[in-house]
Amino acid sequence: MPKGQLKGICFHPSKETKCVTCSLSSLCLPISLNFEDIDQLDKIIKRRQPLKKGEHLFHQGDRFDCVYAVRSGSIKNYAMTNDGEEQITNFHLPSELVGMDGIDCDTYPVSAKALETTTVCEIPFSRLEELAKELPELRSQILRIMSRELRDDKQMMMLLSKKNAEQRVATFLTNLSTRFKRRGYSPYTFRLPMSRNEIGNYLGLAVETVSRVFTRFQNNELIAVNGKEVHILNMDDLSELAGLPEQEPRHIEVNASTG
Amino acid sequence: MPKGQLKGICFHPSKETKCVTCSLSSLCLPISLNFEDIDQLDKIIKRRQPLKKGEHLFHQGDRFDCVYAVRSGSIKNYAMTNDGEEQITNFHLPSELVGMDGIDCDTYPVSAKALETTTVCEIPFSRLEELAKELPELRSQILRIMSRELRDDKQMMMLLSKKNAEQRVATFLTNLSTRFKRRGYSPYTFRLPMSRNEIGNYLGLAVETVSRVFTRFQNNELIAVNGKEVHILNMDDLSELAGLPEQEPRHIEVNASTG
DNA sequence: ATATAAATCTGATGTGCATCAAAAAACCTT
DNA sequence: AAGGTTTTTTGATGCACATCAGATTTATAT
Repeated sequence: MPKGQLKGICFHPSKETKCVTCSLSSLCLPISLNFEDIDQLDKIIKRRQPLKKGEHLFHQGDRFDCVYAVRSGSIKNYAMTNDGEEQITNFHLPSELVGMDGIDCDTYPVSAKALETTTVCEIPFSRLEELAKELPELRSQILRIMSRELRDDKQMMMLLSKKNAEQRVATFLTNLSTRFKRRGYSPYTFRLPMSRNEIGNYLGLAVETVSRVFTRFQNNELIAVNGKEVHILNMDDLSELAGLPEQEPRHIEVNASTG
Repeated sequence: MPKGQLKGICFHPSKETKCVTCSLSSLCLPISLNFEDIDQLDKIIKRRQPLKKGEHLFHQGDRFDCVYAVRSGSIKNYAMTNDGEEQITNFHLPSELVGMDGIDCDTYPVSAKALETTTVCEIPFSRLEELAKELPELRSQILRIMSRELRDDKQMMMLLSKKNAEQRVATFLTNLSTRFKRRGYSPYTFRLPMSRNEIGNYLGLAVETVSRVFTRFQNNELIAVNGKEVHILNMDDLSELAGLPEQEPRHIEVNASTG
């Protein structure tokens, strides 16, 4: 199937094709690099043609050779449990790096699949390592990215072992909201790239429970939902429900009227 | 506090005080470094005096400056949830690195506390980074360690979102067993450095549930327990219960007589 | 358009584990 | 060794969420 399709369709190979001009550079690998260094990084990056919804970036077990930065769209990581069930371990939005957990194996430990039409930058890992030899800033940026992922994982472990269904979904939504905001989108209105089923799988809940929590949140006027479109109506209460202050310690206004 | 204390007390500053002679070097940071490189690494490492049970290596929020390799004993990582509850995120055995998730913050995101008398090697992170500039092998070893931790975290997420109480405890025990074995200890008989409470906290279970599973495992003659002493009687069945093949894909003898 | 499949939602029922309570054992302290 | 504290174990009860079942909506195909 992945032969030579899609030649010359309206995917602009000229535009946004360099890190320097990419709007995501301030969130992505190039952060804290100067122009010249970015240019060097740019040279080893291949822009792949867009993945269609459902297509794989790589499969669990494939030879590890590249890491990927999401440019547009979204990716889910998942593994198979030994009883054949899918377990989603992560969702990736634009500017986020995919595949870093394969570094110390020969093969990717999880699969990566496009949730919608998705473009990525492909970064051959061996060349990235070479380049990192020369660029201390790049080196520490890679470490920072991995360390942040470690922290996010611990947060996820907390969610899975201590939070109830409502808190999980609230955390999920506010977390997405924060990430969209940082990427220049509205933190209040966005489209979920994943299904309820995938949300449940990720959060350790049954689909039905996710659905029920969504309706409960709507009744409480925390959010408004229309299919995959989500509108956050009461960010304060939703954040409070989510619990943990997550990222930057916001100053917390105590005007939550929970009843 | 860290002045010039501990001169000549019976903690042997001469023995095991260098990476080259340390029995853990094949598991720890020096792996894949040659003798000269190990020597360089050795120079930046400080051996701290032993921590007593309950003492902290660092607190959540402390300024991040060092990572630590456990030399003997064991360390737990934990964070406080916003409702003041402790959440254990990791247990560290000898040769394992503690504190890597603080790299991209100014401060440690979790606390680290000794579960028993514990000695560690202190590695100032800035100096490690400097050294990594020169030593490509060290660089990739650091990446490998972090990437492995990422993978372990995903496994933990799977455990928390898909496995039941018995599977969790079985996974915990076989995982510990594997790690003890790799360190040269018996994989069948070992002492748990943590309490039932801490096991439950880590596994997302109530203490009572952990206790009950332990007795059930004893009744099924999977293990024998005496306080913190654990004896694994039927590794095959225990591993099968644990589910996921975890590390190396062992060849699996199908002689499990589950009833 | 209509047909068919997939996803989402809603309700009814069941269960695995948390919680509560209290005994038993292990661990300190003096 | 006695006393107190903490940890571990065992039993009884309750509940949050899973599971099952079916209705409804949305997506995809023809």
